Amino acid sequence: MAQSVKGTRDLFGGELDWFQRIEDTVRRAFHRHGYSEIRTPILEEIEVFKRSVGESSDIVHKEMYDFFDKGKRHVAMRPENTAGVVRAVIQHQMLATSDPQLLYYIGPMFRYERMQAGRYRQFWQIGAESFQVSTPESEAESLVMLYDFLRELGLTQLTFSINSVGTPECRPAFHEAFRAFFADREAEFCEDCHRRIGENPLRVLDCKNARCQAALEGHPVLVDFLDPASREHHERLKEILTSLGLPFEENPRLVRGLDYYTRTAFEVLSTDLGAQSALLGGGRYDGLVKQLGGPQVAAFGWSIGLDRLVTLMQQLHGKAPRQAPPVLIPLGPAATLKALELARAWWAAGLEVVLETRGAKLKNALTTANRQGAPLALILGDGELEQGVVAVKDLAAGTQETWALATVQERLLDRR
RNA sequence: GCGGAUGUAGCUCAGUUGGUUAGAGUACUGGAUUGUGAUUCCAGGUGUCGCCGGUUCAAAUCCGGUCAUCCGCCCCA
Repeated sequence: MAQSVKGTRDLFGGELDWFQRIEDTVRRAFHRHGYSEIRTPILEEIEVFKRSVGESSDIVHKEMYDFFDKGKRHVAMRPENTAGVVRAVIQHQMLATSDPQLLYYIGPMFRYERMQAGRYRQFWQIGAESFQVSTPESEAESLVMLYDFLRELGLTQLTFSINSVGTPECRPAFHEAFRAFFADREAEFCEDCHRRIGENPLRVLDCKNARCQAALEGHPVLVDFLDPASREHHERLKEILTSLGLPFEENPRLVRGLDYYTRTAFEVLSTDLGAQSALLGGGRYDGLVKQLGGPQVAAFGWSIGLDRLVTLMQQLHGKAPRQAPPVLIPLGPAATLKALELARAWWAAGLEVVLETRGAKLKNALTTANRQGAPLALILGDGELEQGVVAVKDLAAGTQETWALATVQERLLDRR
């Protein structure tokens, strides 16, 4: 039997209900805030990712879902969407004016990884990217949008971790101080950290190894090395978030897995997700657009793991609330024809109604209606047809009454 | 990329040191009830025991390979 490709899965039923509910909620939030959707290709030239995400990152050297197409082009399935959005923004000259560009995306991403709960080779992300806005106020606006729609979805126990990773100008001084700190207690760090200290010292800070975390006690703090403008930026952001009541904590060891971040970096972890605890993350990336061949512009963005958000929602709220429509059950050819006419009018009026078209016996029709969670069964037999009524059974209560046909549409509309 | 487990009915799972025709609950189908579901009673399919190969008189059981899933590491969403 054919099976879905390793690490991919089919979405349907109760799980898809949550995907759709979240997508609806998030789209409304984006539109309220003036963000426009962008849809970029799943396939990009691999260079787009190598040049943005960073050669040294695991995403590029280990997890890229790449291949050569029939034209011998080296392409990759996008492992994240920021690089593609930046490529598109440059390609279509969307930064020709100095106006802000506020964009969002919802779509599948691909990473070639070992399977584990909450980690898939095809997974879904929702993300926002804003260009040509550089203020801490703009970051706060984006974070508040994020926080508010998560609250709207019923997630109330979230805390943002934030940090500033500085700029390419002030980072060398930190690297120097940090390498000196590292050298003093080299033996206490793990093998991986010895590798990291050479190619990407920041990554030592978020090593999961408990010994390394202990060894980091008293380490030089990035924020102390910020240039005055970056420091002011960071302080102002915290001030705004505090005054808005958005729960956050400063985490001096927070760094991100992608190389392009500058100044603000943040993430949200959830202990309810097992080992794959990252729910969302993002930050500022003022150098990336230029790095990919565009103008020097400010940029800020984040992405959230939709699959993991769904997992959380299921843990918190169980099944997505969904009201099945009433079922119209005609008995016999004459009633069936009439039922088609009636249902057609109701559909045109915007009502949700399922029509029993199998010619099933009433017993079976009711069994099916009950199984699908229909609140009402509207039974139309020859007797009802003759009297111009329909028998309406409340499947939860087990009660039954008779409605005049002429009033059914209105009464169904009232029930919504 | 590294390490450890699991795979039996649609679902959740039993299955003895290898032994005859493979089980339970639930779900499903039909009937008791030809126009009344969910509750009750009766009857009934429930199946390539993941797949391929090997050992054996005999394999769901032992061995090898393979695929898939799960857990940990790395990393991330």
